[in-house]
Amino acid sequence: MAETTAASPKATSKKMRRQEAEALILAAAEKVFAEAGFGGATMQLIADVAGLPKANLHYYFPTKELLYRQVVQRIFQIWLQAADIFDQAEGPEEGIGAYIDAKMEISRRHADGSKVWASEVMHGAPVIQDYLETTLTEWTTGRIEVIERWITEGRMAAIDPRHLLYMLWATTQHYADFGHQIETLNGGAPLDDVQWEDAKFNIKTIILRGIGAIE
Amino acid sequence: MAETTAASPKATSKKMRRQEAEALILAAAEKVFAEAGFGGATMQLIADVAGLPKANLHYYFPTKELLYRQVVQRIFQIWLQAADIFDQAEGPEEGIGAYIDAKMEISRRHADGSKVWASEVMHGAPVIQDYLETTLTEWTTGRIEVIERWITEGRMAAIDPRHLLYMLWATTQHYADFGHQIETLNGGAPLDDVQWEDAKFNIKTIILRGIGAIE
DNA sequence: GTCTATACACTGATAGAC
DNA sequence: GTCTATCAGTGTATAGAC
Repeated sequence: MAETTAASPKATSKKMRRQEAEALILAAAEKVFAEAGFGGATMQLIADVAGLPKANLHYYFPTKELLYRQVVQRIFQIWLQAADIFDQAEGPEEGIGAYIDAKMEISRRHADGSKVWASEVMHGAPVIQDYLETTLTEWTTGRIEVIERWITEGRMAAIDPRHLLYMLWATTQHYADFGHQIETLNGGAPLDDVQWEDAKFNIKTIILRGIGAIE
Repeated sequence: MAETTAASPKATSKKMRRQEAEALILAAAEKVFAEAGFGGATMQLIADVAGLPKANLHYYFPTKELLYRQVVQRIFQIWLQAADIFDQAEGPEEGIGAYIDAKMEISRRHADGSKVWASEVMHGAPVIQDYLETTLTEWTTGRIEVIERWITEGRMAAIDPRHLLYMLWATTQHYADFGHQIETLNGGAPLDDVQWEDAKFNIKTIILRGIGAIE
C-alpha cells in the first residue's frame, strides 16, 4: 500500500519518518552511552554517530537525560523478555538452561544495551529505580516461588533462589559487560561461534550440576 | 620519635603530610568516580568530598586523568592480592572456596573500587589496557594451569578453566557492582552479616558442586 | 521538519597572593 | 604548601533562517 498520496515529493525516501529518525538516534545513543557512560557521552558525538546535526537530536529528544531514559527503558524490556522462557519450562534443567541460553544471546546481540544497564545500576539507578522496585521486584518474587516449588518437588537441591538468580544474572551479563576483558584474554579477538557455545555449555553444566538439577 | 624539630608550628597536626593528603584525595576520588563515572565526576565534587579546595587536588594530581589512573591502579592491586590464596591451596575445594571468600570480602569492603574497575573495563580499559595484556593475562594463564592439573588429577570435573574463572569473577563482583540492585531487592537494606555469609555459602556450594569438587 | 549560529553554564586547569 | 580568583575550552540547549 502506497503513502497517502504518491504526488507528495517528501514521501518516504528523503524525508525520514519520525519513527525512523528516533530509532536511528536511539541506536547511536545506546552505542555512545555504552562506550563513554552518561557523563562522558556528548550530544555532539551521538549526532555524529547517527549522521545528523546535533540540533535534530534535541528536536526528537528535548534533553540528554530524556534520551538516556528512553535508551535505558528499551534495554529493560529486552532484559525482561528473557523471563518468559523461565515460566514455560516444566523443570529446572529446561527452565534455567533455556534462561541461560537466552541471557547469553542477549549479552552477545545487545552488548551495548547490557553495558548501559550495568552502568545505570552501578550509579544507583537514578533513572530506573522505580522499575527496580516494582517490575523487577515482582518478577524476582515470582521466579523465587517457581524455584522453591522445584526444590519442594525434589527436582533440585535446596539452595537459596535469590543467590541463584544473582549468579545467573552476573555470569551471563559478564560476557557483555566485561566483553573487553574477555576479548583481551582471548588474544584480542572476540569470542567466535564455537567459543560462545562453549561458554553456554560450561555455564549450564556448572550451574545445573551445582544446584543438583543434572548428574 | 618527634618530627625534625618540635619548634616548627607546622609539624603534623595542621600541615598534613603529603602522603596523608594524597590518601584523603584518593579515597574521595574513588567514591566519586564510583558514583558518577569518570565523565560524570568533577574535580570540584571530589574536592568537596575530601574537604579541600579544588586547587589542592591539582597540586597533588596535576590532571583529572592522572588522579583517575592512580585510583584504578590501586584497585587492580587489591584485585590481584586475592590471587595468592589460589596458589597456596592444595586442591580445588580449598583453593576455589578460599578465592570466593576473598573476592566476596573485597566486594563488601571495596565496593567503590570494584565499581570503578568495572566501569574502566566496560569502557574499553583506556587506562588499564596494558595491565590486562600483561599482568592479568599471566595470572590467568597460571591459574588455568593449576585448574587443569586438578582436572588431570581427578579432583574435579573436566570443565573449561577459563569459563570457570569468568564465573568466579562475575558472581563475586556482582555483589559490589550491582549492590544497589541487590539492596533494592532486599527491601532497600544492605545485606547484613548473615546474608553475606549466606551468599558466600550458596556460591561456594553451587560452584564447587558444579565442578565436581564436592558431593 | 531541518540545520546553522549562538547563548549560557560549567569544568579542568592555572596564576599568583599568602 | 595552601587557597582565591580567573581563564580558556567545551557542553547542553535554543533561536531563528530555511
